[in-house]
Amino acid sequence: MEKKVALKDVAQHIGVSTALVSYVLNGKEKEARVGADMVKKIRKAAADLHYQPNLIAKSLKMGRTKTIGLIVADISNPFFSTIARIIEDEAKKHGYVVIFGSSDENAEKQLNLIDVFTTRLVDAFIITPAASTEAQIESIINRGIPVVLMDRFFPGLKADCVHINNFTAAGKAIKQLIKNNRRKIGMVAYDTKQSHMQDRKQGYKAVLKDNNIRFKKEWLIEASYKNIEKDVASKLKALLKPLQVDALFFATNSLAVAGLKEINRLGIKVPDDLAIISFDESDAFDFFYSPVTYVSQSLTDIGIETVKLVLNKLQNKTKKITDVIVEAKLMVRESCGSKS
Amino acid sequence: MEKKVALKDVAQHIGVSTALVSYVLNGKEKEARVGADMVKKIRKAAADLHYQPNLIAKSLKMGRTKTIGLIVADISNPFFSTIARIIEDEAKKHGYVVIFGSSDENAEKQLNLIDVFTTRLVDAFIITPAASTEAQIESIINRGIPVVLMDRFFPGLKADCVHINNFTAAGKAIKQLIKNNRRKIGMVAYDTKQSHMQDRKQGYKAVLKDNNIRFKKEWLIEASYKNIEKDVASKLKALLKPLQVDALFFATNSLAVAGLKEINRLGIKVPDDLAIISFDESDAFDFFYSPVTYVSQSLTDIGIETVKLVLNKLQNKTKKITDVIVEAKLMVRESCGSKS
DNA sequence: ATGAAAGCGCTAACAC
DNA sequence: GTGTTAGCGCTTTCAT
Repeated sequence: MEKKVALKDVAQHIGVSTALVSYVLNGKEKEARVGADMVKKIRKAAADLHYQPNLIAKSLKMGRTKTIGLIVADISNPFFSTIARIIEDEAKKHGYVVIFGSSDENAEKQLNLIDVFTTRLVDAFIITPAASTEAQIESIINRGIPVVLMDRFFPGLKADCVHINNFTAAGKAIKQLIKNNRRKIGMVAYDTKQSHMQDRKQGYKAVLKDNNIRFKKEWLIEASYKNIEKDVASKLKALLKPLQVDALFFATNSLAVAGLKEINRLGIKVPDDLAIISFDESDAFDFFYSPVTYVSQSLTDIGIETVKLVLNKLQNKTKKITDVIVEAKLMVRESCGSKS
Repeated sequence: MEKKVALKDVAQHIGVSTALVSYVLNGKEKEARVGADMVKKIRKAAADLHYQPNLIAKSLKMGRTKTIGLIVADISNPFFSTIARIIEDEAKKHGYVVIFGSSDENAEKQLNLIDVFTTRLVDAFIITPAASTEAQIESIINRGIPVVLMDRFFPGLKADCVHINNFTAAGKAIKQLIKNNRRKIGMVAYDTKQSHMQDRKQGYKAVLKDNNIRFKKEWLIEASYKNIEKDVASKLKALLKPLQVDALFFATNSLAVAGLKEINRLGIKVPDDLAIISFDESDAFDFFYSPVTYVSQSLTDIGIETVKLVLNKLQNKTKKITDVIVEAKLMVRESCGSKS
């Protein structure tokens, strides 16, 4: 268990000042006009002694940690873990490391994570904010810490964000169902005020209206984020037994997975009795007997754009608030009743 | 954008020394015999000024960061992200934060992550090591940094680890298939030297032998981690067209997902033509027309036990190497050909 | 072209 | 009980 070797040690090793070593090891030999032979000597000494810089000390001195704090609803959800992976890769390219936390869509947990991460001086935040947490986001901004919202945002809050147009995307799904001659179209959503969910609901209702379909409030099922399985199952059963709709639009893949299980249990035939479209992908969709049609948002794009935005802020390239809209497309497969 | 308030600011605010403030804010007022009224005054001042400690400074001083470095093969894989979530929660309970990185089962990437994390002075590592990286793990140990291996380990390397008994678990699966009158049993695995994979293969072969079934090397398909889909599809096709086995054991859920897609493409009927068992869960398994039997390892237990081990090391409760074996059980469903 | 030294914010040993 | 201060490892200004 060898003792850690510090910058001072390599300086002493060759009898020079720490300043020189610092310059060289940070590639600033030009600015500091360090002699060419000196540079070599220092490089060699550092290698010989297996010098590894102490980034904590550097962070303290520099006032930045090269760390991004990522707060998602739940890292174990493939939607978020897939994005996390993209973010990790993009961040790494620029020397950043990611610390993560899961809020469970809970404002209190989210606040706690923000505090913990702030305390550790993350340079920036990437957050999929829980409902009604604009004040938290605002406070981050006020402290001068860059923050980018992902997937959701707060109307009226001046914050950078990247997301799809959920209103339009949901609309595409509903249009497809109508095209396939479905008119009694139900929707399964979360009971949250979050923008992405509201927009999806509005998109759904708007397209119904455009097609002179009178929305019935029983058609809209709103499940609680905690206890998805149970909630979806029971409420869906009420809507499907007896069958009061001929199509169902799921606002997320988790809702769809829970819903499809109940649909199987009830023995309802997709798409003949009930057409199905979901938001987002899932391995499960490929294996459902009637491959599930879904709204595909490119998680890669979301991740890449998010990090790009963060880095722009970090490098002070821009002060202005940016709202990046990523494309979403409908992947039409059997479950929506299209003859393929 | 208010300026950060430091401990010194709090001290000055009420005209006391930083030492006092430090003691009180760290709950050491007893040891330091700080006056009761003083304690209150300091607490109030800290609150009034919205003091938030700078953990980077604290880390530098203390030589520990309260950070755990988590290195998995791929955080976007539900297997790892589920464990990550457990680790996050357990770590948080003890004031630890997790930084993560994905190695893609690649030794070089893993080494890079270890270096980056070391440089940031993580207090401990949790790693699902890539193949042939025992030297890397050893070097962590030699530097005196606690490390716990998850899911895999290195025979002969003295390192803490938590995992299931892969030999036995795989055996259970094969026994079940044999019980269901299958004797031409194939296996789809990764072509890696990693212990978990080797043990699963050995378990498979051992049970065949116990049952006087002569193992044929065409039965064992070994796919590359990169390009799973293609590799599994093509090699599986060779084995299944014409059908040379009556059962198939997949060594991981990713392999199974890829494999089942090919099985569907080939129009092979599960379980009648081909019985199936996989390792680990997947949403997809519930929706395959013949619900997939799988070996279930409790990711919760793995996560909890791992963090427990890490904390033990961190608190120096023990010096000795511990090998935690977590239970695995076979979830029997239709795909393995059992009449249910 | 190189060195000395201040100081980032905090803890804790020591002095009073 | 409370204050003073060294020092964690690093960067960078300012001398020389």
